[in-house]
This record gives sequence, structure tokens and C-alpha cells, in this order.
Amino acid sequence: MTLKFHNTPTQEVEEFVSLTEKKALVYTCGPTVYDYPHIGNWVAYIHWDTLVRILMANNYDVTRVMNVTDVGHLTSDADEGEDKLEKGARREGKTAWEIAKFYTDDFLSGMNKLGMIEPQHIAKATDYIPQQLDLVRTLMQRGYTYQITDGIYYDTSKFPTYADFARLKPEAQKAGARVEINPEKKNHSDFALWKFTPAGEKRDMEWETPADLLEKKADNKPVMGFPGWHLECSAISMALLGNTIDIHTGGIDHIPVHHTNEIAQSEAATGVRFSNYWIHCNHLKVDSTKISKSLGNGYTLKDLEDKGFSAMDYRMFVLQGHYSNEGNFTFDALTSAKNRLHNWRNIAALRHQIHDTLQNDRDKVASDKTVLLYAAPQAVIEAISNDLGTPEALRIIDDAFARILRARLDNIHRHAFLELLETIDATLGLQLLDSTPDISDEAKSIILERNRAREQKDWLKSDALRDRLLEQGILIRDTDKDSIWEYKS
RNA sequence: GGCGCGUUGGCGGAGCGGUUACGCAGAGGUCUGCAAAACCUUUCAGAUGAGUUCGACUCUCAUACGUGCCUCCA
Repeated sequence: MTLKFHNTPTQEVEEFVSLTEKKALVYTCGPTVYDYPHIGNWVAYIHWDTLVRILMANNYDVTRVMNVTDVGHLTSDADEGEDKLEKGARREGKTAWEIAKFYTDDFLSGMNKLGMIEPQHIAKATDYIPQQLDLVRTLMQRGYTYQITDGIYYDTSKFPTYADFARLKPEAQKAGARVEINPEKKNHSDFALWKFTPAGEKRDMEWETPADLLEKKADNKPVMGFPGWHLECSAISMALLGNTIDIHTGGIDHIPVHHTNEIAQSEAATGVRFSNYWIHCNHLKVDSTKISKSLGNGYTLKDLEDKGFSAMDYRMFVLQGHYSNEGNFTFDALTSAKNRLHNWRNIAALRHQIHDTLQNDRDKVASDKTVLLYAAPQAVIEAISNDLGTPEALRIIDDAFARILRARLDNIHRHAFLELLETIDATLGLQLLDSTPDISDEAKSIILERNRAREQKDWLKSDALRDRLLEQGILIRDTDKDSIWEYKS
């Protein structure tokens, strides 16, 4: 099967060809762990989880790295702002290290709730300080750096293709820029590789700047410092995956600055292409407007849970939209997604109610319905392989489920049905199988008893038994042949 | 000023060059011991104007409106 992705540099949907056959090296720009992630942040990770799943469904051996930014991410890219971690630490009266640990753990637990496949490597920026310093050293030796008062900077004018990736037009951009320009910088787009701790300050997180990286030293005191944000992704990616990787993912906001800078510093250092494919997801709006702290619409998973929505409900909501489109979150839309997932679960639960022999299955192969059901898993994989077309995949699943719902239980091909459910869980991570356990033997015997009562037209008894099942969270609906149970919503 | 994304039926929101999304809500009906479900029907679907085409909601261009990025952010 052909895998295709929209590749940012070419702005086209391209066929995916990996560096090594059937192996995929993937790098995901991870969270800055200074606060709870909001639903907009999670959109990206849900899409990248789908990316990993569809690679695996196409038999790729995936090695994925996600960094955790636990140092150096400034609140402003004018390279003057505070470090987010240090700021968060002051806010909560803790050290930056404690803040990083707390929010990293919270992030990982969120990934788990959302049913994500954990990357093979979760790399903390602070664990890769030597590699980052090595990268600065290489860039220095190649003449790409210069030192000013507050740090060591990358000279973007030395990298001729700097503007290409994001199709930047530096002069035009300047006109509308809201950034204060650091007068010591040679070019507007130059960025800090390594920042010096300001004189007289002591940071929770700081490292000694190696002497050979400093242009000149006034005295013999160590110069403390910390990495600029862009440096870590390059250093970690190259350390764990090599100089060139297959796919680098991120949000669209990363295109003009973060990824542009990653490419500049990585390719200047190695002389080879940093990543063959760049996949970027669009942003999520809430109630048609941007997510921002001041509007109070940056809901967290916890906020959704408090309102009665699970992480999986939210995952369904995200999968309903395409990653390249701007999404719009509303609680009505989330309710729709929740209902859809609930309906799907009830359909998944039908597998407990089909009692087949192999012989039955063989007989059913002949019918058109079962043929269509057999085609569904492949169709789902194809849809997602085509530039992560999850909305199309959901449509295919709805189609297949509608056929199942209309069919009588003994007309459903159990094997094909199970295969479809397994494919859905493998590619979309909705955990339909895990979330739909069989009912208890007691409940089953109540259903049998009720069926006997119905045969005897003892409606009083049958309705009483139905109420008893309802108390256990089990709804019964009678069709002309079967009595089917469902989970109460 | 530059770079993007969007505009679909009562609401939210998809796919597709020629046929149903789906969810929520309303109305009528079929079926049913009842309930539920399912199914059928229904309320101007495709911002506007051109173009390509035998044929466009789907491709191209323009216009209008909305919205995001160009400080940190997914």
C-alpha cells in the first residue's frame, strides 16, 4: 500500500519513501513541561499517534523520539524573555527541576489516558546538554556563530537557504513584526544557541559554558549558561536517530521559527538533509477563536473529565477532523463525538452476542454483506494511509457498522467483524475492544429468563427483568429475532 | 505588510468530479405486547461571481466575510 503525507517544504502530498526499507525514523517536537497541556496541545499528539499507528499498520518498524523541553524555552523569542520553567517554578514555589518532573509525569499520564503508543525514546533536554554543546562547537568551528552579551548566536545570513522552508520574506515580515529587535544581533532572524546566565543571577538549571566555546574571557570565573530552545531538538534527533531522519512532526506555528532554525543549525553542522518529510498539523480553535489563557478557554483533559467527557471522547472528536484543517472545539461537537463513540462501543459489544460455528461463518462468506465487511479493514487502512485521512476512515467504519446494525445477529460474520474491530483499535487507538467487556453470567441468565417470559407473554415478568438489567447498566432492545443488550450511556 | 486555513442542510461537522456522511435537535410515519432500536420521509446544503467539464459542493481564478500565524505556543 502507498503511504502519502503532505510534506511542508514542497506543500504537496507525497508518497512516503523511507531511508531504510520498512523502517521509519520519526521525531516529534514534544511538550514544554511548565504547565498542564490544554486540548489544543493534545490535538497534535493524537495526530502523531495516528501517524505512528498507520506506519505500523503498513509494516514499518517505527523508531520515534519525542523530546521533553525541560529547560531553555523562553517566554519570548526576542531571546530576552524568562525561561518558562524558571518562571513556573517561582509561580509555584518549587525548583525548576521539580516543576519539570511534575508536568512531565502529568503529560505522560495524559498520553496514557488518550491511548497513545509511547515513543521509544522520551528525551529530556537536560539529559542532552553535552550533545547540545557539541553541536554549538561544530557550528562554531564551521563559522556559523558569534557571541554577544547574553549568549552565543547563530548567524542566519551564513545559511543561504534559511528562508526557504517557511517561504519567509524577511523584509516584508519586518514591516508587521511586533518583536523588539536585539540591537546586538547581526540579523533579525538570528537566534540564541546558548544563553548566558545574567550576571548576579543564579538559575535552578544552568551549566558551565565550556571555555573553548567562549570568544574571550575577562577573568577565570566560569560562565554559566543554558541552551536555547531550538538547539535541543537538533541535538537529540541527531543523537538518537542520526543526521537524517524520515519524518519530523510539529504544529504549524513551528514552521517559521522553530523548525526553520532546527534545519539551519542541523544542516549547517552536518551538511546533509535533516529530515526528508515534515508534517505539520493545524491549530484548534475553541468557540471559533484562538485558545488563550486570558480567555480561559484552554481546557485541560481534567476540565473535560469534570464535565463528563473522557479522554477517548476527545480523541474521537479530534479524529473527526483532518490534521491539516483548523479545528473548532465546542462542547456540542464533543458531545457528538462522545455519542458516536458510545454507539460504536455498543456495536463492538455485539461480538459477545454472536454465537457462531465455523460452518456458519463459511456459509456467510457467500453473501454480499459479509464481503463488504471483509473489505472494511483494508479500506480503513487505505484511508488513513492517504495523508492521515481519519475522517474518511470514520465514514467507512460508520458504513460498515450501519450494515452490522441492520443485520440479524446470525447473519453477522463474526471473524470479519472481529478483524474490523481489531483494525480500528490498531489504527485509531479508540480501544473499542478493551472498553467493551462482556456482561456477567448473571446478567446473561436474566436475559435468558426474560426471553422465556416473553415467549410465554408474561409481560409483567419480562419488564421487571428488564428493569433489573437496567440497574446493572444494561439496556435491552428487542428485534424481531434477537434481544440485544447495550451499555447504558 | 507577508504566510496560511476556512465559509456545507436547524446546529456542529466530513468524504467525494456524476448516489447516504455522521452526531445533536424538531416533525410525521413503518415496525413493536410495551420500551428501545432500526428504517422511511421531512425542514432552500453547499458564501458570491466567473471559468474548465457532457456534468462541480468537489478542480481553477476572483470577490466578500471569518479566522490563525509572523513574540512563546500544537
